[in-house]
Amino acid sequence: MTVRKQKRRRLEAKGWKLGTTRTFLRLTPEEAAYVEMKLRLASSLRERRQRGGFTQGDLAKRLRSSQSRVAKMEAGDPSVSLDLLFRSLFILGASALDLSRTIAARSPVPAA
Amino acid sequence: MTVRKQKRRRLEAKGWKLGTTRTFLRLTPEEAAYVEMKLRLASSLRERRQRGGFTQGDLAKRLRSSQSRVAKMEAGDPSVSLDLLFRSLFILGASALDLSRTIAARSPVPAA
DNA sequence: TGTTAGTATGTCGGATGTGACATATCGTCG
DNA sequence: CGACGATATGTCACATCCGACATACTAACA
Repeated sequence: MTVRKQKRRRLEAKGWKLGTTRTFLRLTPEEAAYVEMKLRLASSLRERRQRGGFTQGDLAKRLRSSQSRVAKMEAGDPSVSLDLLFRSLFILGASALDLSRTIAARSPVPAA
Repeated sequence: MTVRKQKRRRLEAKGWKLGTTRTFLRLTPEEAAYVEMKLRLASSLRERRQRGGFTQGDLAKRLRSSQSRVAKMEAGDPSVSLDLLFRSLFILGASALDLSRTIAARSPVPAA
């Protein structure tokens, strides 16, 4: 599981995105769904932050976190939890409905 | 923060539900949104499990977790992460669309 | 009443996520 | 080219979450 995790990290970092995920890494359907959701939230976060004209550092401050954490979040790094992702989105003003849309959206990642 | 956490746990355990959350505990809007979402996922999980005719033990086995963790999840215990909650729902067969609906739904907690 | 199945609650050692920091990379000015 | 602001990447000590276990509670039986 930890080997697979490394693999996932590398591939994600390289820009492999939704839809392809499942086929390359050997994930169960549940794992795939989980990863895809995480990636959607991640890009949704970046979009929201940029749209608001913030730097990663700015957001980090609001979050009482650090720039590097924010970078990892947006990269979909396996070391970040959904909790942190959701918290961040809420802090950026996302509503439950916004998140709902993000989660439900189809592959080529939608708005936030 | 740890005092507040204790408080939250106690109140949640006692059955305080959505909508009231914000007023009783002193939560920021973001915190409130986060907690409410968690509670929705929690009751959604219970509903799905029961609908499928599983015991907490059954689900725990599928999750490679334990009955007590599942109980805590369904109780919305602060010690459980969104990650675990989402994973569990996926394992119970929830789709992204299902979760999307759960998250967006209004107070008196909806289906899964 | 006792027994059983299911659920709830508390605790604990070990696993994993965390903020912080250093440092590297990138883009865009001059 | 160098300098700067923003972002990426790696590491680490510390906090939090985890499964596991013990145990208590509850409801439905006989």
